[in-house]
Amino acid sequence: MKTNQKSTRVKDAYTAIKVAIRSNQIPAGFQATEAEFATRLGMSRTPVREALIRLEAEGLVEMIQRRGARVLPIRTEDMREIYDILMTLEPEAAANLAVRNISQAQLEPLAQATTEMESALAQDEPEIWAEADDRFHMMLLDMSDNRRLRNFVRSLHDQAHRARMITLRLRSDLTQSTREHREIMRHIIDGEADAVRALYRQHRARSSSEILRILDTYRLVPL
Amino acid sequence: MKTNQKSTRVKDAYTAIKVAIRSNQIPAGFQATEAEFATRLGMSRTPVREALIRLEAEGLVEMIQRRGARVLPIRTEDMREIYDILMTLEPEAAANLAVRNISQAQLEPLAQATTEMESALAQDEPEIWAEADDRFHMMLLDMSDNRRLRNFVRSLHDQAHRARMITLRLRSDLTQSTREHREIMRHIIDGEADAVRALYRQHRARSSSEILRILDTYRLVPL
DNA sequence: GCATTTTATAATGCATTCATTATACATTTG
DNA sequence: CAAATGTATAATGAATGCATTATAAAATGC
Repeated sequence: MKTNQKSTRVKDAYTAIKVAIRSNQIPAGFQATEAEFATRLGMSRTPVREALIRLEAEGLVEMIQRRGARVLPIRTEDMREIYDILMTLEPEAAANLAVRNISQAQLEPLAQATTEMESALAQDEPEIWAEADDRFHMMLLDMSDNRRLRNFVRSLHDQAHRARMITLRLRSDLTQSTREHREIMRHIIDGEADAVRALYRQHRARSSSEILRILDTYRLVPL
Repeated sequence: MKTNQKSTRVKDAYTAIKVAIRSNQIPAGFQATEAEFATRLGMSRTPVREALIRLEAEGLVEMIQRRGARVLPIRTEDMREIYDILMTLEPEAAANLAVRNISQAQLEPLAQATTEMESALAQDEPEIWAEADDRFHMMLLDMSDNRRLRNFVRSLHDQAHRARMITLRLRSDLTQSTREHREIMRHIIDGEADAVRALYRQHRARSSSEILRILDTYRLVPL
């Protein structure tokens, strides 16, 4: 219990708003004054303001001159930006793992996540699949010893999250995507860095183009 | 004059502190309470606090529980992190330019910067060289149409800036580095994406290992 | 002397207050 | 009626005040 979690209003506000955005409880495009956010959260403007500043730095919110804060929508263009970066960074991070001689045991949490993805697919539970998928990528990233890389990629995932969830049930590549996780792990264990990089990149490229295609086709997530 | 620069205290504080950190007027490791920063800047704690929050998000400053804000030092480890990321992102961005069929004219500002680097070298003015070098990389990045990429790389450059300046006069690779800029530009114009990527990566790898070597050798920028 | 508790100090987290100013709306003018 | 001007309102930017609490210093007990 000594988790050192001295909850502060700023943190509460930050977390509450972030969760609400992720889950679409506060929809993209929603705009409100600082005072409104504050009232809603039952605190004064000050902590809310500071939380909003952080959320703005993370690209989830935009503060507009005299009209408060606006929950940023994710457009196709944004997703393209995000995936272009992920397609570069994540494969490289994974390839580095291959070089480091990772044991199968160390990858066990990843294998676990992948297993969950498989069973989620079997039971047609895409949300659970998505959660495990995210976990896979994040755990893999956490094994990288580059804190800046971790934080940045995490922030990109956060930004992309809503769009991913919206497109989830329209995707046809989930099975393929899951299978690739196994391949990537195998090549990491075998220390084949180039193969890991290529595979991971392909993995991201596929899901990226699938998601972008869906967004474009249905013109989803506009505002 | 309609530069739309409604200066606000938060912005003033942000800029002032950032500039002071970059230029080492406030040295790495310096720590002071919010109140001290506020006094020094001639304003109240509130705007300073908000500026510090932003600077913390950019990795230039760290806010510590009950002892104010501390200017983050850059350790060898940090530089390694930063350059590992740059070595991945920048070559990719440059390679994308090659694909886009850029004309020589469009690269003129880059050529200009490189010329300045050459003359700075001839006159043994490493600081001027460094400024032009930074400009080269930033302009190249600005040609990428990925705003998130731009901002992130810019923030990494900001973080690395002090360490770069400190090692500047000890580096022996400036001439080589400058020469590589010309090569990179040539390959961009020729549309040889792979060559651009490889060259740029090598370019970063070289300067990175040079800087890291110096930092390690002289144990610079410790605190 | 050394460890532990008490007290004092200082710094922050947050609420409140106030002045400034952007924006919308109403009014006037051509 | 359109454009311009004036005015009211609302929202923010910033200062201030205060309660809370971490840290250091002092005092106490062993």
